[in-house]
Amino acid sequence: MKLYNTMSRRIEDFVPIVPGHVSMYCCGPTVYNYAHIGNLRTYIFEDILKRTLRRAGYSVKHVMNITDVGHLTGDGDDGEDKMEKSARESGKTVWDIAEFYTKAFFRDEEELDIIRPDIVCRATDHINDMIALIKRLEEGGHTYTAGGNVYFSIDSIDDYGKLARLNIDELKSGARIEVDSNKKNPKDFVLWFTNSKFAGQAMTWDSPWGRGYPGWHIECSAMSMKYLGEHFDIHCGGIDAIPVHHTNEIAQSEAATGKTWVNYWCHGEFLLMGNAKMSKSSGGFVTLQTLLDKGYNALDYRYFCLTGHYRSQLRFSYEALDAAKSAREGLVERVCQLKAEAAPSSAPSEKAAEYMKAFDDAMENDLSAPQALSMLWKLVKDGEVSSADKLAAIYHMDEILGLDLAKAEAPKKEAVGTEDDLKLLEERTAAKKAKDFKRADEIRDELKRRGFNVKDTPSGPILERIE
RNA sequence: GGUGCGAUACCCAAGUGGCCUAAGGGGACGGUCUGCAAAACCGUUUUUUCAUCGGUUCGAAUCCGAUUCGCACCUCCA
Repeated sequence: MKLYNTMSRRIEDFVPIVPGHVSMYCCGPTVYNYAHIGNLRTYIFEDILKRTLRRAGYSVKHVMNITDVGHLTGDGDDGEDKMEKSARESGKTVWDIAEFYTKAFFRDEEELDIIRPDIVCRATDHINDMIALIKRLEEGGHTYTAGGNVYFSIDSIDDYGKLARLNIDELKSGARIEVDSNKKNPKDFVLWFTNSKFAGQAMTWDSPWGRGYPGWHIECSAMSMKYLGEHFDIHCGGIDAIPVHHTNEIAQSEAATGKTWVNYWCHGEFLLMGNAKMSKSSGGFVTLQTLLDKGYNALDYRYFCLTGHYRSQLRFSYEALDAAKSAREGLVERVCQLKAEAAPSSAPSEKAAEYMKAFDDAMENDLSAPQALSMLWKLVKDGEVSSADKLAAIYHMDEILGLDLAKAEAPKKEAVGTEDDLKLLEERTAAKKAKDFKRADEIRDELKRRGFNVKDTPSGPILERIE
């Protein structure tokens, strides 16, 4: 298995700490709004990674957090708490908001056939773990208190910014944001707030530094170490997390333990909307539900994500999504045909095995999903492979792709239309039999007016709704 | 201001020194089937071409340099 490691900026051979096992932590959603399809792209990438690791023979322990607490829009005490803002706008409590969007998130994940992480941990359930970690940092001399808040001092360690390759001296901190005057170094960050500019926070907890709430990096360090140990294999997230969030996670984690925290850093690239990234703040906000409402299947979007490499920006467009939809539906239809012809063979032929291996090789080479997909299509169209072997190989591949092909059923188009419509359809069949083609065509036109296409399949005529 | 990344045929998108006269999908077109369509299946479509210009090399989409355009990051963001 080969994986690109952001830390080394190279594709490396993956070697787990414990042979046969992989510990993986993925940054989860901040639940103050729906996930947009750009967010979802990252979770699809992580799901594919997990499935590929399993294929490569590892058992995977996958942990993901839910950020359901005071997540300020700024790293300093500026900006506004997203949870609070969302709660105020909707007239609900912050706890309701968190619950609501957490549910919505997992509904999306299910639709997308994303395997649920082994452990999903809420930040609000782990405040004590965070406090313990901050204490440990305090004891190690990595913190200071100013203006009522506890800060991490980046000058207390000597390799701050190694993941992002930040050149501290040349950074223009404060060029675009207001500098928190409490900070000794502009890149210092808050571990614990007791004195927010924003009074009346609903979510606060007692701590050795006073009642307050955690800074926004500490949860990932505390929870990942709790469930995976102080040294684990893989940490994933979106590329945007590299310069600040992951950089600060590394700083506080390694300052606390005094040793390497994570071996492999894997980051998913952004989904672009038109020519700009999709984001919650700057418009172009498309959710999975938006796509479902337009008549797409969630797996059309999953397929679309698979057509691009996870480390490349992918441009979203409805044109491209339509292409993915057509491709995926074609695939499903072929699989249904194969299923009608044969059961998956238990011992695929050499040729089929070659396709499977080529597929696995592509996936295990830094998740080259587009190449792997092309293997799938070549297999499907290969006239020398039997239906039984094709099915077996397709199922094997789909364990990673997650397109639900084993369960795939041809869309039930017979059920479409009213009784009256179906009666007309029968009439047409009769007219055709009697070679009254004029009448048959009239009926077809009538059905078209009613919104249906007539398809004559080997198993008889069916109606299909015109979209 | 600083730092990265990218530009591939009608569209999306792989490929990053010779197996590339560029994978795969979509679209379009043609054929088979059909009374005719639709659907399905098969095929064609890109045939020295991979932003532009120059260079390295026996050999470049792939390496180097310059140019143009686009994107991202240094602010919250997946």
